[in-house]
Amino acid sequence: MFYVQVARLLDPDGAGRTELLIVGGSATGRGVVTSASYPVRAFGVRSGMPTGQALRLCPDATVVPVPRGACLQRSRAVGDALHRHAPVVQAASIDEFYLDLTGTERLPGYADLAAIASHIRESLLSETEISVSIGGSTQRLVAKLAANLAKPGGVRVVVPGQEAEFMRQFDLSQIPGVGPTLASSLSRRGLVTVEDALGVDQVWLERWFGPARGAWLYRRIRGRDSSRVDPHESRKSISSERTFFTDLSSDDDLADQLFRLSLSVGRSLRKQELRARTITVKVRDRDFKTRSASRTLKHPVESDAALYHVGEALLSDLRERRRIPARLLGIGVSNLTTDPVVSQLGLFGDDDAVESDRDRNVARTLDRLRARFGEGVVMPARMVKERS
DNA sequence: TCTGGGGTCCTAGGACCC
DNA sequence: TCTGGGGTCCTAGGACCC
Repeated sequence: MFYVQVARLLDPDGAGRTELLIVGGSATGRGVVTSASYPVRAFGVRSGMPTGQALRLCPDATVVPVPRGACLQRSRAVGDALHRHAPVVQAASIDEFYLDLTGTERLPGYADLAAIASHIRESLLSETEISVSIGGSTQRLVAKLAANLAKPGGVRVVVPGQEAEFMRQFDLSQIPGVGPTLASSLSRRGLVTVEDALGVDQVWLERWFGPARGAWLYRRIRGRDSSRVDPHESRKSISSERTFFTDLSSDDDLADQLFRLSLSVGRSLRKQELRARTITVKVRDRDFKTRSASRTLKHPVESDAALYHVGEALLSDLRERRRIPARLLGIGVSNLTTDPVVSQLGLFGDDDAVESDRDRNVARTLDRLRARFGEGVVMPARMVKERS
């Protein structure tokens, strides 16, 4: 409900007044539902559903685009507020946070977990205007499922020792990490509920689903989750992709789009003071087949020029293998590092010296100009040409 | 019905090294 | 003449999450 809440706060007289609200759809006309209000969900509308289908199920609904910037801002506000209530906070996504309250038991007023949760809920509502649901447990997995039961806008705490018992009420498909594929593979073996699976030996689960997955599932259905709340998790990848209003068939048009996307990835890379060694280009063909190509460089890069240069070669590879209209193009970077820049100028025989000092300087200068004078003030040559 | 955009994690196979 | 065993890194694809 997070996106719905933010859309309503932004437009109290429009989106704020309609009971039947869908957020998503996007201007491309090819969108899906990101979030829908509860009355809309009663019609069978779910997130991820194509907007067209959602509107057939619920013709009276209003569709508004995702207010991305406002959502990020509001998410940060929620995170900041949470830091005032808990020592360890981890943002798991734009609308999901884990708090580790270990060590607070003996603080005055911190003895009763459900009371703390209710207090946090009320504070958040008044400080950020966002209504949240909170689940509490000794295990992350159980806390998350408890939060799901508390929706919309409530609190649910599973007392220590009751984790395994709590799990018995769920279907396997409700367990985070069990998606459609694993769920149907489980049901083919007659396993639909947690109760069903509790009767199966670990050996069999491992034989059926592989050693890692089997052991993982064996623990999950018993409410055991060894993962910790880690506030310092570092970013692993950055990407930008776009689905076109109509499919693109011309290599030139695709190259233009790749350039645009490279700028966006480059900017967030530099904003986070990171550099990347691996560059990946992704294409989704007209028939929805998704293909990717990647290249790992010896030295990390950060400039738009380097991203585009490598990306263009990867895109050519992909297009040579299969040249049919593309509905989506994306570029991403991974293998991120904060290591200081080492100038590669003068390195002989270095086949992937794809970035020069000049490339870095140009990118940094453009960043500064935009920060100072606004978004539209400078535009790289490729886009200028595109306009004429 | 016609499928978004941002991510994380896992796996299998191959190249390469000692 | 017929081919080890351990390891790391890279690539492509896919499942899954919000």
